[in-house]
Amino acid sequence: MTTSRTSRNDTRGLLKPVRPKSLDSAVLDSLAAYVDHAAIGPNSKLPSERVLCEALGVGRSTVREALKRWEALGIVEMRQGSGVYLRVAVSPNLLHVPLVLARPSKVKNLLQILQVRRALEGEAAAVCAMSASADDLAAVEAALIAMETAHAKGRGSEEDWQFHQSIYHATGNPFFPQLIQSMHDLLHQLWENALALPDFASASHPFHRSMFEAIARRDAQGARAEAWKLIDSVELEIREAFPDEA
Amino acid sequence: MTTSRTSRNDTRGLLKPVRPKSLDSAVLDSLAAYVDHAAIGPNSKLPSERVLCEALGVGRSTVREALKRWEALGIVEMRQGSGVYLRVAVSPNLLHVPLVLARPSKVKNLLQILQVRRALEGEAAAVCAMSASADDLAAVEAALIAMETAHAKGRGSEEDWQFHQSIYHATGNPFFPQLIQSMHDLLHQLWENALALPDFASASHPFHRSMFEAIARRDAQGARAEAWKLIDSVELEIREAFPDEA
DNA sequence: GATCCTCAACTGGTCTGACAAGCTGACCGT
DNA sequence: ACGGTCAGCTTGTCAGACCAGTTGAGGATC
Repeated sequence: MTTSRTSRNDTRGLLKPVRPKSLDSAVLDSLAAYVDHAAIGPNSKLPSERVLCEALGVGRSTVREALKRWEALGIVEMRQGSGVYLRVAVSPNLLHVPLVLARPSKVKNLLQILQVRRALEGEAAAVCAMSASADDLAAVEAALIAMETAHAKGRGSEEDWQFHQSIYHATGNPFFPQLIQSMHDLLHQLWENALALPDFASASHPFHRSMFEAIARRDAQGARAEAWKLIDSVELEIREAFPDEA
Repeated sequence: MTTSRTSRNDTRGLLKPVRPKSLDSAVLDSLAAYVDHAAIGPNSKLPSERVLCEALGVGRSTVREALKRWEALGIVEMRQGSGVYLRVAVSPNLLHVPLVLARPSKVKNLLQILQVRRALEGEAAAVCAMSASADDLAAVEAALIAMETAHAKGRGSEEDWQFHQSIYHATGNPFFPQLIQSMHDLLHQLWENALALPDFASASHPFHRSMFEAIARRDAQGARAEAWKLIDSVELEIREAFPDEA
């Protein structure tokens, strides 16, 4: 009979979106459950593809296509000859939304990105001042000191970035690090493609410490103000470097 | 011999940031260039995998892994038996960044999204007050009126969203609409199945108009303040609706 | 003994060919 | 004119092979 398949009458009158749940999605679910259960943290190595495909009972190409999807989302990193490494914490039900951004090409885009950074940076500093834990603050201070010593030696754009990232993480809001990371990637693309940027960090130097001090004394308004000053100084430098294009 | 591996001495004197540029990345670049050149729009079908791998001179698995990456980012949709379909407009100058949420928690993430919105909304209102054109302002006012009439009839969350989007567009900064759109999508995914999102807009009603008026009188500080009040009122309502989860 | 080199055994990256599963449209019988 | 059948596409999955990069153990050299 036609109804023999469903012995229990569930949602008969309701539309039922049957979804075969493609195999590689099942692979990712199973892998997520394994990672969650085995408590595998970021920067850890996952089992090799050959081990996975044998354990899961699927072909290696299926495992690879599943891992490629995770790689596209930044969840794992695949290093040839070495292995597959977890980059972020995962859980069985993770959610992802793709963000499509126009790649910048002009100074005008640089200033637009700076506008977004002013928004995010100010709020992140304020949130950080209000709700960062003591451990978070210690990490921020360590990043600040590392940055200052690096600057004293002439270079330190990487440490600069690390300092800002430590603040985003200290907010406890996962969207801040991810969004700013996107902005950072955009800046790097712009920098590689078109213009050779001088060191814009020089004038913004002192604001890093004052920003941290405001956060440390739990002064949300002050932290936001210092973050804005920092962005303003960078914006000013850019406008002076390219006076005709803005 | 030890030097037998590198028979050709290429760019010896110049530092070259060696980038193996994995093959599937090259495939995606080439495919993006093709889609852009051939003016292939959304909902169109891409060439079949076999055609692609022959045209590009790579194996089918490489093409598939590249397409899987695009599928993970929501750029294409692969339908078995039918073909690969483009879902969003793509050009060589796009950067695709995913937002990943490891452990979705509805109310907590809702509040976090609201934090990001406070950052973006405040800055967007300020920028809008400083640099929106007359036409932009007229569009914002039209959206405001549409929202108010819809609210008078009891419903209007869609018009509410339209009003905010008109402000983001009026900033002239394309990153604002794109980022907020992602936040919006994320919100919808979070609350998709479970409970219907109650109307949190009721208390935020009056702030919409005051925010527009501040923008119209070119009062950047006031516009930012009104935007923050709006967000604060929504946050307060959420905290009252879910007192135990925050 | 410490250092450097070599090499074998991993790892992921790519290619190939084959078959299964699903869709599409033309073709044909009613 | 309608409906069903089927050949020919498509993507999905598998298996095996080989290439390429990484790693660490072990031996050659100083």
